[in-house]
Order: sequence, then C-alpha cells, then structure tokens
Amino acid sequence: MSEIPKAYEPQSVEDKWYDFWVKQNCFTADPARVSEQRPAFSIVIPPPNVTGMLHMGHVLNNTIQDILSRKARMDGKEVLWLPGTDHAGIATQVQVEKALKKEERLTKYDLGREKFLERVWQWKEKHGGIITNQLKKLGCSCDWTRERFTMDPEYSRCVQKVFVELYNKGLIYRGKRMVNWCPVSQTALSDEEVEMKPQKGFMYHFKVEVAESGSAGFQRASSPAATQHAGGTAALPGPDGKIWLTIATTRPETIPGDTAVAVNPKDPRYAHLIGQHIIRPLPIQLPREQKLIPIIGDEHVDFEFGTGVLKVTPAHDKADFEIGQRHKLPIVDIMNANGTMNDLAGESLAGLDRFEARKVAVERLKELAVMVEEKPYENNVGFSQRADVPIEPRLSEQWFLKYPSVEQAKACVEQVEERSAEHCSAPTDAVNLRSNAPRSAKMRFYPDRWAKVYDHWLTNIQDWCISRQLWWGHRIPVWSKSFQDAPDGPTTPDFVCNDLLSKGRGNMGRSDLERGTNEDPVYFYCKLLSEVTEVSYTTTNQRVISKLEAAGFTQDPDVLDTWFSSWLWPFATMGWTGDKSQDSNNPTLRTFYPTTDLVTGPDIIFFWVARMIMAGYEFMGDLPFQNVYFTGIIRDKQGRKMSKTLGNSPDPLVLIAQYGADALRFGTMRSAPLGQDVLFDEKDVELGRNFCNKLWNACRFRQMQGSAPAPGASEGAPPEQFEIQGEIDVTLLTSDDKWILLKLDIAIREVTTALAEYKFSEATGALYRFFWSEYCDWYVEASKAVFFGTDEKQKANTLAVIDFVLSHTLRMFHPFLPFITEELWHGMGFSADLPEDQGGKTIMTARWPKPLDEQFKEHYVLDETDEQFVNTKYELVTQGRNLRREGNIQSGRKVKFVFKPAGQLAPHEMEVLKILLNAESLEIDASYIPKKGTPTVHSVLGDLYLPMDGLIDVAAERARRSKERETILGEIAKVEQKLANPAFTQKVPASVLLEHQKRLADWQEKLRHVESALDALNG
RNA sequence: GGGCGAUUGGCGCAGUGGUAGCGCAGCUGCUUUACACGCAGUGGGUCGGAGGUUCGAAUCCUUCAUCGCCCA
Repeated sequence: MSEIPKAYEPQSVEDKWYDFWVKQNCFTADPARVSEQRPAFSIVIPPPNVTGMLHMGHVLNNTIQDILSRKARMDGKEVLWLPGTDHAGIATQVQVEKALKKEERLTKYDLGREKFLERVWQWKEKHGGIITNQLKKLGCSCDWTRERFTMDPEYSRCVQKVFVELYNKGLIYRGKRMVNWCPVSQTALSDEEVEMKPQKGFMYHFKVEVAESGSAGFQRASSPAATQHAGGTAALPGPDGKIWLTIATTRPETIPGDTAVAVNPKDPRYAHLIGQHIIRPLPIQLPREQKLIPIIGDEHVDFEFGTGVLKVTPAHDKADFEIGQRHKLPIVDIMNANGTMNDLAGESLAGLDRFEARKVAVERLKELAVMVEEKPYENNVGFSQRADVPIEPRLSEQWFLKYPSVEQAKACVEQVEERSAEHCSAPTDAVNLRSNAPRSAKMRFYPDRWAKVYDHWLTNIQDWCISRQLWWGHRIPVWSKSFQDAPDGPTTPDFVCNDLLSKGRGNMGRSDLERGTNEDPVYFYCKLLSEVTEVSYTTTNQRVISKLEAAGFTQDPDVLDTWFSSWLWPFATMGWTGDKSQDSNNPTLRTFYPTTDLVTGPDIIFFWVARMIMAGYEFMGDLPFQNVYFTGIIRDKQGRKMSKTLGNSPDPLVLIAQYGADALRFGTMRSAPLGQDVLFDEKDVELGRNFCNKLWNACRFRQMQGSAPAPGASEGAPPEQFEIQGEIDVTLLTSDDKWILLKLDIAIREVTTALAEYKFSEATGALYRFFWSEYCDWYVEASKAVFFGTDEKQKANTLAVIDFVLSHTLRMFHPFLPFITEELWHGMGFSADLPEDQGGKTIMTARWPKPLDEQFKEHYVLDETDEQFVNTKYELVTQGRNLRREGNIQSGRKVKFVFKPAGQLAPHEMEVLKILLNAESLEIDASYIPKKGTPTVHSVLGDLYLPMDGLIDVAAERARRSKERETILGEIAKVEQKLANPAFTQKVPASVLLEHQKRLADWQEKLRHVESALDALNG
C-alpha cells in the first residue's frame, strides 16, 4: 500500500482478487482434507436458468450462500459450494423460438425437432456462460471445477435412471387425465406452475328449455310432479307451458361441450327434473335439431352458487370432468391445443380463439333470446406461469408420478410447535403428550413458519404431471410400438400380456427383454385397445434401446418437467449413479452429502425444496440438506415485485460497475432481514459503497501513522495464541484502548451469533455500528491524542491495538466484503506472519475471530470500570460539543474550554478531551467560578465550561435549559410513580427495583444541575 | 372460505414484559492534518384501533380494521 488512493476504487481490485482465488484453487473442495478437525460444509446452488441473466434475487440469494461458504472456510471447514445451471425447459425453448422467429422468421416446426434442438444447444453455448460469469463478478466462491448442467450426459443418465426406477416401483403411470394446459406453450403444466389471479369478467345467465327424455324433437316436459312443489322458486311451467331453467356461467363458449346439466338432488327447486333433458342452445344446429342433454343430480352442486343449475362440460373443467366420470357422461372436446375452437363447437365458433368465441357465443345466445342477464363478476383464473395466459383444463394423455418417500419428507422438517414444545419446561401435566413422542425432525427451516406451509402441501399432495409437450429437456425414456397382429419374438404382445397376467399385475408389469445380458432391468407398459396392442418399454440400457429402435419402437415424444431433473440436484451433481458400490466409493458424494445449507426463495418451496427432500430420501436414503434458509422477495421501493415489464429491476452488473460488488453485497445484506421481503433501494448500495470507503480510509489512516513495532520488543509479551501483529503492552493501554477492545469483543459475539442464526442484516448492522460509530467516530479520534503527541512508545502501543482491532475487523467483514478485505489484508501486511493456510495466502482462510476470552481480558485488565469511565467521557464530549452549537459557534472554530475536575484525571485523558472537543485549549481550573450564563456541562468526571465572554444568547440558553428541565421532570414523575406503588415495590425483582431507584437518583442529579444552570442564567 | 405474515418518526426497518432505537431523508454548521463516499450537532414517534392480563405492555391474550402472500 505505497500509494494509497484517497477513495476506494473497487474496479481495479475486484477482478484481480477473483482471478487470484481461482488460480490458487481457493474455491476447490477436496474431500481428502476432511477430518474430525476439518468437517465438511456444503451448499448446492439453486441452479439459475442456463440462459438467464443475473437479477437482484440472484444477488440476494447468492450473496447469502457466499457469506455462509466463506464463513465456514474461516471456521476451518472444508467447503464445497457447488454451482451449476438448469436447462429450464419452457423458458429456454420459448427464448430460442422467439429468436428464431425474429431473426429468421422460422418456427420450430420449420426446422424439425433435431435441428431445433441443435439451435437450442448453440444458444446454450452462446449464452450459457453469462450468468456464471455474473456470479463471479459478485464474488461467489463456487467450486467451478464441479460446475454442473442439468442436461450434462451424466446428469441425464441420473434422470433416466430415476424414471425407470420409479416406474418399476409402480409410482409412474400414464393416463388420460385432466391437466393444466398452456395454449401458448402448448404443453401440460403441473399444478404448481399455475398461478391463480383474480380476473374481471362477466357472469352470464341464460335459460334453457326442459324437454322430454328420449324425444327426438321438441316435446315439452309437462312434469306433473312440478306442480306438487310449493313455493315460487320451484321450476314450473310458464305461461307458454314450457319449463325454463336458468344457468349461470362465466364461459358460455363452452356450451357446445356441455353433456349434461347438474342440480343438487336435495334442491327442492329442481330435484323433480332429474332424469329429464334440456335443449342445449349451442351449437345452433340445422334444421332445428338441437342436442338434448340430461339433467342429472349430483351432491356436489352448490345450491347457493349462481342459480343452482350447473352446466357440465367434462372436457373443459376439472370439477365437471369428475362429475362426468361419476355419471358416465360423454366427453366432447371442442377446442384445439392452441386454444382455438374446433368444428365440434359449431360453425359460428369454429376456428375462433377461445376469448373471441366467448363474445360470439354471447351474441348467439342473445339472438336466441335466451340470455337473461350479464353481470360483472370477479373470479380467480389459473394462469400459466410462463406464458401468462389463462390455462385451459384439458384432457390429455400424460405421465404422472405418485410422490415417493412422502412420509419421511413430512417427518424430517421440524415443525414450529415441536420447537416451542421443546422450550416448555419439563412436562408437569399429562396433557403434554408430545414430549414423549419420538422426534424425528432433522431439518430446520429459517424462518420456521415455512414448515407449516410445507407440511400443508405434503398433506394435500396430488400426483405430479411430469410430462411436457416440449422438445428441450430430458426425453421420456419410453419406447413404444403398436401391433395389429402378434409378431414373433419376445416383443410380441402375446408374450408381454401372458407375462403380465402370470405376474398378476394387470396391465402393468416387468419383463426381461434379453435374459442374462442386460445390466438394467427393462420395464414395460402395455395397453390393450380394441384391435391394437401398444407395447412400451422404459429402459436406460443403450443396447436395448438400439434393439427397440431397430424393431420399429419409437421414443415417447414428450420431455420431462424440468423440476423432474432439478429435484435430483443435491446428489446428481455429485456424481450419483444409483449403484450402491459405486456411490459409496465416490468421495465427493460420500463427504458432502447431505449438504449443510440450502438458500432459496419460498416461491419454489413446492417446485423444488419439497421434491428434493423426497428425492433425497428415495434415492440416497437421507435428507438432502440440514438447514433451509428462505430469502425474502426483492421488491422495489414501492413494494412492487421486480419485473421486466415494469422496468423496475436494476441490472446488478451496472450497480457493480458503479459501486463495486462489495457495496452491492453489503447494501443488500443490510436491508434483508430474516423472513421479510426486501425493498430494494439504490441508496442501500450507495451506503455499501460509502462503508467500503470508510473501511478503506480507516486503514489509510493507520498506514499514515507509520509501521508497527517489531514483535517481542517489549516486556509483558502476551501468550502466543492471541494472534496479534505488534506487541501490546498492558502497562501502556489507555482507557480508550481498553474500551475499543471490549467493543470489539461484543461485536465478535454479536456477529458470530447473528450468522449462526442466519440473521444477516443483524450481522451487518452490528459490524456497521462497531466499525463506524465505535471504532472510527470515537476510538480513532481519541487515538489522535496519542499520535499528535511525542511519546513514541505510546504511539507504538496504540498502533498495536489498532492492528489488533483492524485485523479482527477485516476478518469479520470478509464474508460480506470479500474483495476489499482481501486487498486490505495484504496491503496492511496482516498476511505477512501467518501460516499459509491460516491467512498467510489469503484472508479467505484466516481464522474467524474468537471472542476475547477471560484469560485475555485478565491479562489486559479489560473490565467494566474502564468501559464505564470511557462512556462517561464520551458523553461529556458530546455535551461539550453541543455547547458550541448552542452558543452558535461555528464547528470549525477552535475555542477555549475550562474544566473543573471532580477528581484526578490523567493528563492523557485531558488531551483526549481537548482533541475530541476540537478545543483550542482545555484549561484545568479546580476553583473556577463561571460568569453568569456561562454554558456548562455537568458530569461525574467534572464540570465543563465554555466561557463565552458575554456572547451567549441568554434567552435561547434559558429556553433550552427549561425544555431540558421539563423532560427530566417528566422522567422523574414516571419513576416516582412506579416507586410509590407498593404493588410495584413488593412484587418486582430486586434488580429491577434497584435499577429504578438508581434511575431516579440519576434524573434527580440531572435536575439539580439544570436548575443551578437556570439559576445562574437568571442570577 | 382456510392459513401465514405485516401495521413502530416523512420513508425503510430493529426491538417478544422493565428509560422506544437504527439507517435514509430533513434541519444547522463545518474544505478540523483518514474519509464531503466526510465530520459535528439537532428536530421528529400517545408503537393501526378497542378491550383484557400484569406492579408494569410496542412486546402476552381477545377482538376489530387495513395491507400483503399462500392455499382452496
């Protein structure tokens, strides 16, 4: 640090040190180094989208992971922070499709599957490194030698393996089910990918005519039963002799898909109509042959909702589908995959988009004079998370997974009640049953309230739709062929079916394709249609696949949900094979699984966290991580979510260029309390930058005071384990030295505790307070009394204290501010005398500061006495400075103070007072008698006067003092009231009583002083 | 409809039974020999409302209100 710039310039520093760390393999984990003394610590990164860009959420999330990793290294652990990226099926495919359209006006169909996938891979090669490079800019200490991608060949093998294994267990099945269909992406989605949003629309009421069952034409229902019902609400024939029912719906365009109307059999208005039919108004058919659909009774119909008559559209609504199943209703699908209406919707609707069709359907109903009313209505509509359009419930053939290891996943997370039960004292009553229950929880959520959400989801868990109609992703490892007649050989349907039946597994079972030669068992799925038999195999065996393909089997065209690969992330990234003997010889997997911490957003608790836990138990037999930290969501100043459309999301790279990565990290951490959303404000980053500059200049100040004394230069050498640079001589310690050492001790404790509890904003808050308010504002200023003096020994000792404090401070700051601390660590020479693996090479491996122990405090005589004394001294200074202000003396002007000490005060202390007061002189006069109205400060150390030679504004001073007096009187009244209450004095603990009595005495002392000051003003 | 969270100075937040705090913004003054990305000083809050428990409530309980999130 020969030439030290006045302001810290992060740009020149950050890249330099990142390169250094990578070149020196500082981030590379070595399982061989792990031992009892050097435990393993691991985190797997939540893999960002491979073609994504860094946003503020990533900054928050990855800064936290980096802090945890760096802290663990300083604690002497062997750390693996495993990075990687996710192929992000829909998102990436959509991106490439968009680019294709824009640049070449091509669709994926123009290219075909294979060519299109080539383009996606090219896209990945081109953009895939962006986000990882951005993470490097942020300072992330990931082990890049172990970087993984969910489409890596080894990773893909894990995905296939898992599919086959779950299939084998009977947990994966194919079925025609109602799924969430995204008409834009044209794929099925899992329930988790659907977002409910309130939508303003209309509730349409239209009437339908009841007709006799079985009649081809328009025979009216005369319904004698109807007349037996009392009350005007029952559906009765109108003046025209017809019975009309009114139906409420938000989706009139689906009327052509209706195959029944349903009423509650207990509904007196309609029950008598069950079994009859209504004339479905749409599609309008010619010549006048409107479809008749039955009126059915179903308990699930809500009396209250709408009119109590429900149109049932089994092909386009989940609940209706279930009603349809119960009543064996036909399913009429009136839509195409892209959300347009098909021919079954009728001439007037066919070809229209579903929303356009809604308008037209309304028109038609009006033309038919059956529209009763339209009223504005707000309801929740499921939206596709990716394409942001309403999803369409759609019946389609998909693959589903029954979740494995659900019970273990449920049991392993510590529930909130369990922990509070733990805090209860020993069970004294029989009510506390829980205390005897075995506690299996091994995982903790931070904040713990997410455990409830997690538990609730697992309790109501639904099968997972894992197939996606996309091209980019892991293709489903199933090969199928349809057979008209039975071919020869082991692939014949006969063989398959006989084998199935012999194993008693209905239409599911297993077989060996090539006995004796296959390492992997082969499974099949066999479906018997009327004439055609479809035979499907699922396998990971490449040789088998070749044979299947040669025999004309084709692979399922669909790919797996991206989360079906990322749920394996914690072990698939570590080289898991699923082969027990191979895996137990994998040092990375053996050492670093289960991982220690996971840091992620609560928005993917179901998508990812819960599924990883199940996969961990299912395939590794153990949980995937011990602690899960859920970050808040980053919002803008107004509390809105960051979004591209709003344009309120700052580019972290721009912020890094402008303020430095350390500043961005510190600012983000400082404003991100546990469990709260983060309102991002660029001011926070500015504050981070200012803080780095403060740190920089504090070190600059230190360097300007000369070099530290040689170790062992004086007597009273401390024990070696104290890890100090220069020698601290206890006999030369000033009260300020002791004070700052005690404050350092408190800071170490606070920061260490805060980090252990994942309270990052508290940790940064403590660091900020300690360094800025305590060290810089007070200690450094006080130390100038030494440095401006002539006592060289004293100077050397103060330097040693400063070095001690700074070397501890830099280490505590390192996890938050990796770059500047490394720069200063070397620049200040703190790395010089340390062993290479304990800070000699890099601050990364310097030891995390330990709180000062009793031995240390005893050796340096650090106790409350000095702390109290210095606190009082600084209080006196603040009040003294205040006198200048009250006296309207410009801050820069040096003035004379007079001090009347209450007892003995060392010359050094007088010098400190003088400097902190920025006084021209501080005259000691034990018998000083101030002139009338001289501004005064009273303290247990003595009285401080600012002689003004009549310049004081007596009226202003009197007003100030009077106000002060009022405040004091108020406080005295409060305390006196308490102390006068016998209930208080009798019930309260002795310490509280004592504290109140002392408080009263203090206020009374202050009151006396203020009153004498007022007297002086008046006198 | 169910669950969770929030409500503390202009703004953002800390504070889980014992004297209401921090940062930003504000105001005043300062090129004080580390730092104007700075220094010093300072104003501003009956802790969302109402009840209750307690000697004592921002903190615990009940209830209401408003806002947000998740699930149905």
